[in-house]
Amino acid sequence: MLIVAQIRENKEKFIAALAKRNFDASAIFEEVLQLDETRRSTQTQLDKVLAESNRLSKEIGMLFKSGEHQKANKVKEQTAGLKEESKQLTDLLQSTQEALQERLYNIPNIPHESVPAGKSEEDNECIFTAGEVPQLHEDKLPHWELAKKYDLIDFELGNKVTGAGFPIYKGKGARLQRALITYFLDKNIEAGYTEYQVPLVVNEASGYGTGQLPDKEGQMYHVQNDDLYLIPTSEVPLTNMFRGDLLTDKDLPIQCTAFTPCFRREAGSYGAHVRGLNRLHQFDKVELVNLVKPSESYAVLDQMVEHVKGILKELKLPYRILRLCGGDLGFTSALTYDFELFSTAQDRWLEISSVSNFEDFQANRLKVRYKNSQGEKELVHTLNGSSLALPRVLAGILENYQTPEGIKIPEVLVPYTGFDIID
RNA sequence: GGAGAAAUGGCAGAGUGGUCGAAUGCACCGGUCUUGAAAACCGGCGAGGGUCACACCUCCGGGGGUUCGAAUCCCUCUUUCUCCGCCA
Repeated sequence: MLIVAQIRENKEKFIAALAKRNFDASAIFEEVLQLDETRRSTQTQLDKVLAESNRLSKEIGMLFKSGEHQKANKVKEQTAGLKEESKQLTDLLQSTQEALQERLYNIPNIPHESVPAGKSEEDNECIFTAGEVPQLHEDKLPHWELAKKYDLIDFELGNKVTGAGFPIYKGKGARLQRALITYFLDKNIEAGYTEYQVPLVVNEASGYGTGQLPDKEGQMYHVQNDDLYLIPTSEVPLTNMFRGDLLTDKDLPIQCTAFTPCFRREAGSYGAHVRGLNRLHQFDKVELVNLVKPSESYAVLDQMVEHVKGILKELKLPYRILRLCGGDLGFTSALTYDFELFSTAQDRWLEISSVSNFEDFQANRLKVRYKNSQGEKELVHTLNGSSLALPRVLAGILENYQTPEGIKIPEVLVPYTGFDIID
């Protein structure tokens, strides 16, 4: 959520920046500024009425105490009008605040200056490529065929138990997945992150806090009986742990990691791009969340990118890094780097990690602040990234490590899997 | 699931209708003293809105109500604790 005072001061600059997202902010900014003006003037009027009625109340109290009941009752009569007035002003204030909030909730974050303009993923900017694309044998298969051939993942069984998009992993498929989870968590802990286990359902306030609500309402599974939402990513519970907190500069940076399943309705997805593990309703992910001082957030973003690079290097997978263009940038993000793994058998790139700096956009919604060394209160910056999303990494390993003899296991994972080939 | 009790500042804990944003202690910050530290003493010390700065307003788990006036009374929700029941 943007800060109103900043919209007021940087209106033209922000409009230009949001244009990179193809978001025309000029009208909504006018509404916001107008509503804020109304809000403040209403507040001032209300304060005056309340001050007067507080003053009279005290007077009445003193008159009663000194036994001057008649005088007191006379003063009482004066309060009736004030009461009515304060009620009207309170109602106006509340409706103004709600309208303002509603506008603010629907304005996306200001993209960082390095974000390229663009409409879709076509316009993302590739900034780094690494790893060798392996030369596979003639009969190479996509991962869904491999999963069937070696009995690693049963999609039909998932359809039977739940529905499309809920695969069942079995045998070495399940063990490889579990190995990856543990390996990722270990790498994150090694880098200084603290591991958490968090709830998989969250309340509405948490959904608003990290920005899934109201922007992505239809993407989350909603448990209506209890008004709870299945998490689309552990970013939601991890970041919301700090909702409303006033931290000290000694508490920062806060570095959290968690493994959780993620649930996404993926309404509107279809076709070949959702085949196999490419897009699921339930998938596993290990996530990183950072809360840092504003001055450090871009350095931390770079560290997170380096961290993910380190993991992919150890797994010896071919990948590239994209700087997302304005049109592809998430609602809450100021700058996002996507990691994409090259799927040799499918001959396409698969997104496996997304690392973002939200600056103070989430922190302002969540009201996560800290007292800096001068004792001033400031919003923190929040960042998160996947390290990593499981299914597509699994798909990439299956496809890139396939040989006529079977699927080799990346060396670094063998201590975790306990086997070095799937055959 | 049933019965009862409770929710106050970072923590502990007073306050049961009027000048209470709230005693006191601990913690924390600054100062005096000390070679330095501790102790002792002095001072400061919740959050939000608003203002150039004050003033002023709001907040005692959340929401609603009674009243001229609510931390205090009423309703409701949530959470915690104790006892009983059930249970991986």
